[in-house]
Amino acid sequence: MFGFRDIEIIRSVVRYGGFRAASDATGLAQSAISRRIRHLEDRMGITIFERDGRGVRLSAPGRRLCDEAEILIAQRDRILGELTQGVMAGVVRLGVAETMTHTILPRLLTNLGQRHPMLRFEISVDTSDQMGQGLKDDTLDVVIMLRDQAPRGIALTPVPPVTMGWFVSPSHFTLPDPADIDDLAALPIVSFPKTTSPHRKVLQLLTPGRRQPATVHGSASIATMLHLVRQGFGIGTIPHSIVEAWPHPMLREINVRPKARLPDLEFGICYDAERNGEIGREVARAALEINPI
Amino acid sequence: MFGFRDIEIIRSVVRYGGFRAASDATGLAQSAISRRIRHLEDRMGITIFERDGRGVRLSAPGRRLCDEAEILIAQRDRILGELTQGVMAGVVRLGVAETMTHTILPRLLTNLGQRHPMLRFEISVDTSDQMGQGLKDDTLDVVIMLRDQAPRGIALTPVPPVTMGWFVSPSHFTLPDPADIDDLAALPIVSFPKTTSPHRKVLQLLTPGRRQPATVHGSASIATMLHLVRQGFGIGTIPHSIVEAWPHPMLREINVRPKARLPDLEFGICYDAERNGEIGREVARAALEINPI
DNA sequence: CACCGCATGTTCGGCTTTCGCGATATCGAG
DNA sequence: CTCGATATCGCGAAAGCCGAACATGCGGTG
Repeated sequence: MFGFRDIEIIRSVVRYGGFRAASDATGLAQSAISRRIRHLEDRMGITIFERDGRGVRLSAPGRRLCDEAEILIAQRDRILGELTQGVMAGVVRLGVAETMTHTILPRLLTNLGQRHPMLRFEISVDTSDQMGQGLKDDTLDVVIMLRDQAPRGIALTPVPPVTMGWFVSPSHFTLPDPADIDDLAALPIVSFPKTTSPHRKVLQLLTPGRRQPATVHGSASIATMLHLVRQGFGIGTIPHSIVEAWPHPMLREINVRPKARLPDLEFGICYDAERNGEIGREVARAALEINPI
Repeated sequence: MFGFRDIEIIRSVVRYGGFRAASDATGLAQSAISRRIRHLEDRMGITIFERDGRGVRLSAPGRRLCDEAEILIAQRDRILGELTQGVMAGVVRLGVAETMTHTILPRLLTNLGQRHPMLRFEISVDTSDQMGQGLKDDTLDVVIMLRDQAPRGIALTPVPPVTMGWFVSPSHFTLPDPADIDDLAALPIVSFPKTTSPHRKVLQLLTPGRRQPATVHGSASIATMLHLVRQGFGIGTIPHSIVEAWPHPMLREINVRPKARLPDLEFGICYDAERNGEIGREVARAALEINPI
């Protein structure tokens, strides 16, 4: 077993060419260096320095130890520096609602990566309620999620709203132009998962005054939603930005009356201000910078 | 500043979920863990664990420290294991005569690499006298060099001899068939550097009984020797294996009388048995394995 | 060739600092 | 109030360091 102190001393001996010179450099007595290295050699059962009457030279295993130890020390110093000088570094566990992966996320990560090259991201895509839980039990550091599903006591910075539209495959369904609520509610609907607020809002929009509740399917995968709508499984509530990113000839937006319009999705950047205030504020800053409100 | 012990303890606390549980796991008293971590936090000026009445949780910088420390500990254990269990690992500084780079070196390295995957090679190509010096002043671990130039007190394992031939560009020079010593000595000759024994042997071969010493140029680069011979700068003394590796229509071997034949090059694997016996023997073993004598 | 100074590493006794233990105080949640 | 957790404190053991004395090799000098 060896410690950082041991290998620092070995490095000094190698660098300055002897125990005596190293003792000047390290501020230790020469005897202390001699004794430490001898003890280390005994503990590890290897020879690190070969001695003869006029000095010391590294042995083969000593040189190996020294080579590797150099890296170890450098890493410790880097860690130490990053931690004490407040450099943004390490792993950020970032949770993202899928819609965001097609809008601000790429630019957000680019911006953060440029400003903080030592930062690494661990990105999960999940439903907002799951990620809200992650924030609370400290399995996620920062989450970009639906604002109205953010847990209590969590810092929240809004990002620009995402507009929604009704989409249909024209070869499977025909609708009046403009369509009204009842026209939409008569068809199967594909929306977000039922644990999310947009799903509930769709239900609320369609249900009032109707005896038969609308059929609303939920999907946590936007790609799946698109496929289902294209294949005529139903009509979909989909962010405009998604359709722009993946345009498809089988997909057309339905023109609806004002009362049937879908509300915008309101996302926000959420984090525990106590625990992750620093990185959270930085993510919020980056979001503002790439997409000023 | 933190030591291995510190981060091992932190890891225990994280892994077992608290100071008390970690104290059982590490065999330390709970008070010792508490005090050590507090001192560490004071020294580094950061909070590693957030405490409240019912336990501890990692803070953000604490998690970073813990993540990075895990890697540090793993590396230390790897180094320790390799050193104490005699695993062949680390960097081997290997010196090679250029001729060998075209003969046994590739297979030698392949063999060694397969048997000792943790080994890294740092290969230098130089003249044998230079590398002999490198062996003595411990800037090279193992050298494949001309046997007769190996320093004293160095372990030496022979490798199969390399046969030499006289080569010429037929469009520039015409020679009798077979050629005799005087025919060769009348032309400019391109050979190895004049510090090497093959160069001296060429001189000895050509000089006896001649009033005018032969003109022998030296080159430490075999590629240059080949170019010079091809361009008619002179005739060359070149290993057969080199010409086989780089065949060229402008290059033809001269048929010479027995007395004008060049002696074989005798190479050997050299190393300091004291310092690098282990790896040296292993290189010798590999050489025998790929090319049994 | 013997001697002596110089430089280097080693060993040893004594002292300081670090570290751990055990008992006890303290704190928050149920 | 009690339970389960961490914090604090005094004591003692161990590790680590220092300085001095000692051993060894090299090179200059008479």
